Amino acid sequence: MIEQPSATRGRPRDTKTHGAILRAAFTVLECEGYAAATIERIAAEAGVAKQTIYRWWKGKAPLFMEVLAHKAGQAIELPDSGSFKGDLTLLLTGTFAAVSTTLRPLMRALAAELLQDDDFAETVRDVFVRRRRANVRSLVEKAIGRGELPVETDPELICDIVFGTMWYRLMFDHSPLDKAAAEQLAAAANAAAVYATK
Amino acid sequence: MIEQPSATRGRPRDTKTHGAILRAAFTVLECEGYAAATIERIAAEAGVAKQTIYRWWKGKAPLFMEVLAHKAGQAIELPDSGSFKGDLTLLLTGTFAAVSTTLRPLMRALAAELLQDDDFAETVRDVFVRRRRANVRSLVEKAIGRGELPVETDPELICDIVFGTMWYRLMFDHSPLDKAAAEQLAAAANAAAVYATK
Amino acid sequence: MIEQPSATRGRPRDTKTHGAILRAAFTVLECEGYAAATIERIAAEAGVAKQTIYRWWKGKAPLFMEVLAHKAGQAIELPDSGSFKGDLTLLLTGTFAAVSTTLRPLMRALAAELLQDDDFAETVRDVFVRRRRANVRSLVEKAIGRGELPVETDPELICDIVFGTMWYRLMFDHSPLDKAAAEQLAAAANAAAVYATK
Amino acid sequence: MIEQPSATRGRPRDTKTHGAILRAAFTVLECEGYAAATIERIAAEAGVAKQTIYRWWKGKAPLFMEVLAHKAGQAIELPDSGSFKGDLTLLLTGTFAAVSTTLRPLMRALAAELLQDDDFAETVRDVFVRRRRANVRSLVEKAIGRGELPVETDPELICDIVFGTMWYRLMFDHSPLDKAAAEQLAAAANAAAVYATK
DNA sequence: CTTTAATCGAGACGGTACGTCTAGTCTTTGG
DNA sequence: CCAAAGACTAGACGTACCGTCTCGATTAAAG
Repeated sequence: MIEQPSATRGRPRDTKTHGAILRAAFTVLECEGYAAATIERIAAEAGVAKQTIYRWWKGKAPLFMEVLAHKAGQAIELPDSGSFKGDLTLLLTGTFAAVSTTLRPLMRALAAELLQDDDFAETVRDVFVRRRRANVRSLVEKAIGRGELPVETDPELICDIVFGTMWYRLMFDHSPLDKAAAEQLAAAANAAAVYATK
Repeated sequence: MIEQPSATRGRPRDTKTHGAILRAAFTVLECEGYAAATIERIAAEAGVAKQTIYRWWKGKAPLFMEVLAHKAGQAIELPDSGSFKGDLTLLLTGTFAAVSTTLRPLMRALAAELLQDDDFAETVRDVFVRRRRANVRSLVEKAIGRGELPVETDPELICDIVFGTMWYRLMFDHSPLDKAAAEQLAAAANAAAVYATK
Repeated sequence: MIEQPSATRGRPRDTKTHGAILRAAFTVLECEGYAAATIERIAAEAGVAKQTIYRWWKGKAPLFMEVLAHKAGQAIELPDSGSFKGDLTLLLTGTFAAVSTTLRPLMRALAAELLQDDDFAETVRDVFVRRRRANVRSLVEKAIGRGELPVETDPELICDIVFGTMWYRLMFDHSPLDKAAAEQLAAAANAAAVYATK
Repeated sequence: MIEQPSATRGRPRDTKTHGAILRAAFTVLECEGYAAATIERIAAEAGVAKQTIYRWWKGKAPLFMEVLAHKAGQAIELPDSGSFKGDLTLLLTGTFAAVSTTLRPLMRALAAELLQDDDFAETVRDVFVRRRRANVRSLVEKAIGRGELPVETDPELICDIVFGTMWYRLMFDHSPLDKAAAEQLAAAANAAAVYATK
């Protein structure tokens, strides 16, 4: 969203309109692809004036950011299985499930945007990189505390391995992001942490 | 390129023109970004008619594919240091060096396209995934032959770890793709192969 | 014009823009000729986006039709000198004066179009033939009423003689369309009506 | 045609090609209209290189001039029925027959061109106006010699009446150019000459 | 029997304009 | 003061022809 002007005066913002736009954006993206999801097309789908979209979002990309926030809304709760590999497997299984179904078109669309717009990339980095990595980092720290991983373990490397692979498969579609992938990756990350740290 | 019609009849193709277009495409991409690199802009930069571009390429994306082929022309020679980790480190160091400098804008541009066009994605997959992975696979096989890696080693996992991380950093720019990254990743991949295989 | 959608809602049509386009079209036609009067050139001259022209007119020809209507706007009032020859002379003198000065480039341009586009020809016929002929026909009828012309007088023949000659000279420019021409033609038409009717 | 360089040396002009171009031009004009009769289309139809057309004609208009000359080839022989009205009727009947059938698309196409190109108009005037008028003028002179028409008869007026009407109907198609039209026009022209001369 | 000069086909080329499209902005009416 | 409708500017899209050009392959007459 752009602004939050005077809350009391004049006609209040139509909450239905706001939701309709988010829903329309997602529908068009799913059914007709990102290229077809023009502001005009979304406005038509939502039964809303173009200007109403431009009033609240700077463009296509920020709009879809909010759609994503809406869809991926609920915070992921960190698992606690007792082992690092188990925790990571559970975290990845959940993440991959969402990312390879509902969120897939959204993630790909936003990735396409951030590759072309550095300002947008900066915004997205927070959500797509820092926030996700924080989850993994806390798993790593917990495992270090338990003495399961060496204290020198670099959580960044673990993150690169698991999320790098996730994005790689999301982009090129050469292999699925299923439960088996989550398990294999968790095992690999664990091995890397234990044996490859200097 | 689209076609290669009659070789002898008619005015021969102007090779200078062809090169000028590739060069102009790269220049505009570097200096003004992918969004600004319209066919019209490239044609102007190359001092060439738009139609001449459309005659030989279907659009922006295939044109930049050829630019990439041109820039990344020479085949990467596989290193032979005696150890898997050493080989992989050398391979990644070279690859990362190219990918994080000259090829960077090209790779990002082509990634943005493939995320939006499934037909194009299919074409690109060959170059960006299959071909690159083949290099890693042969390193793995050599190491298995030497008894350095277990016979069950999954080369696909190794590929996902190293190239996943490469694309991840290429996209989000959160960490550099330097020599240290190559070494760290090689170590991690080695550990995963040795210790994480069932 | 193409359409006249909802009259009330939305931003109303900008009358300045509309007028500027008509004026620009006429200016370019006068100064640079019909061939140079491309939609793009007219849009530039009017300081208007191409799309604004395409929104309201189907193309060059309908646009110039409206320019003509604008220029030749005021209805020609039928003269009443007492004699058929006198009336016809007055009508032709006025018509020829307009047609050989201001309207000349317009008439020639529209003639060129109608010769190449049958649909457009049909539209134009109403304005250029039926409407003009109606004026002459009423003069003929009045003269028949006065007993000045025989009842069998064919008004179509009179029309062909006077307007045929007008267009002929407008096209080939071999003789002027001046007062003398009007008088001579009126006399000829009168003689033909009186003496050549079966 | 443009030029006739050195007659003897080099490969002689291919007469089949020349004919094929004229035939193709006429065919495309008849079947697809003047707008579709581009040089490129005609060249394709004739199975000829574009350059071969540009070598011999300056453009579309001069090419179609030669097509007309080819079609309207044989000189019209002046009739001699004994009376001016009879002669004129015969002349017009023949002229109208040709002009409203085979020559119709050609005449319309050339008229469209001359309205847009003053240089071309000058060339055409000779063929379309002066030459045709000469025929009528000699009929008038013969009639004056016979004492059938007054010595002051203005042949130009007669020409304007008959050819003006002819072009007028050719352009707007509001009435046919048949035998009846020839007779009616001849009568009108005769009456105008006899009774309307000063 | 080779040279020389011109024609012809094919088609690449730099251009211009086409008519369509989308992005954003602006300007009304109406709730 | 917001929302809807829609007119507007700006400019890229891909297409069609323009007229010019550069080829190799013919085709004669001249040497």
